[in-house]
Amino acid sequence: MFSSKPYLDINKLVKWNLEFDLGLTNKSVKKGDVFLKEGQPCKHQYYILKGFVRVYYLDLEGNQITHWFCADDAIITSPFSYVKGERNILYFEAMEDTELVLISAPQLNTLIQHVPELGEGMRQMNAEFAMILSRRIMSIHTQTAEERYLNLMEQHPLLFQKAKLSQIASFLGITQQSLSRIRKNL
Amino acid sequence: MFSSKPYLDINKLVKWNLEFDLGLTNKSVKKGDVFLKEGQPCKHQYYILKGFVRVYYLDLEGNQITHWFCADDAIITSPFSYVKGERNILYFEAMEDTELVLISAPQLNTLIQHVPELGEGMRQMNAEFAMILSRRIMSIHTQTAEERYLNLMEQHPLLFQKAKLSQIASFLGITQQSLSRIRKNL
DNA sequence: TTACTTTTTTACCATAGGTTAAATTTTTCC
DNA sequence: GGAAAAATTTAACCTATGGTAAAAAAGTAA
Repeated sequence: MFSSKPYLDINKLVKWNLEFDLGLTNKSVKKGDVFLKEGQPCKHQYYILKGFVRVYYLDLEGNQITHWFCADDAIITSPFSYVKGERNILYFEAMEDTELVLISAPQLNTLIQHVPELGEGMRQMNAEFAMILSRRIMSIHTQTAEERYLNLMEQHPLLFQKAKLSQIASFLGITQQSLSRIRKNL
Repeated sequence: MFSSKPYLDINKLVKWNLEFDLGLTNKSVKKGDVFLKEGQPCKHQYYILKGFVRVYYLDLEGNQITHWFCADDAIITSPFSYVKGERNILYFEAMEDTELVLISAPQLNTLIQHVPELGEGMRQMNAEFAMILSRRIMSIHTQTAEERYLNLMEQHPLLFQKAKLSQIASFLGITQQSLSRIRKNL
């Protein structure tokens, strides 16, 4: 769905971590683990070395609504909490065994002081992220659920091996029954 | 809808423009003017000194779909074009006489070299923008059109004096007839 | 005021997607 | 393998929103 590779090379990050004594921490999570929950402040950006993560939140009835999926080389955070210090409402769930590198805001700032051009990269990365979300709003406003489903199938076929259809349905903004009906009608 | 004030103080920007000889340009546009069109590369970020701007795009049938509204102290750009160099699909329309300050990517980079802490601010600004878009996707997935309309009324009452209902309807993701029906049922 | 244009509302029918509930298939685990 | 649990599909019915077209209202200009 999103890769940070054009903006932050993980090999360089590991090198910088030693060179500038950033103190980055690694974290391994098992399939099924929810490593960030609603109400827990999100103090880090999580670089996914390897694995697959689903970000979701709960609606008023308590249903899980998938907000996005993230694979290798993506960076995820809960912007509400990480950037603005607001109460975190997102859950981060490992859909398979996942290796993470945690980067705190102070660590990122330190790194950018040493490597100023990375600041530009991270700025662009955030801008690209906004762009992806813009596209998604546009697709909601101009495409039917069936079209969005077919696009997703085409662009992220692996997703359908890793995520439940109910999780994909809520990502598409429909119920699992509707998704099932769409699939039936090919 | 969005203010850049917490991240970029316009008075400081004007001062820096002189101090570092950035060569920022101003632009005045009249009510009704479309100052960026589909296909025109977006080379700048536009700081809205004063005014009101609607950003829209065309769907396959040629209908205008409002993507967002921007008022004083917002910064807008077409990220597809500005960040990634892709073909621009957005139209920027002044809904009233509007004063803009144009900032190119090279100018912004120069400025950040002189004022490194601004880089962090711009990064946060882009992150907040992504956050706002996230919230909008969430509202589409968890609220009815009526709820989204009432929220908009409550949070941006002035919008209803400046924009046509048809423009607000497409922003909400519904037809103007649906919006009219929602208003009728209070 | 009148004429003209644009915007908004209304009405009618069509349809995508939601709701509920049950049946079926797949997965998990003993 | 077989029982239990979880995931998915199916079905019948319902509702919000879309599409079309026309009427009404509001805005604009002579």
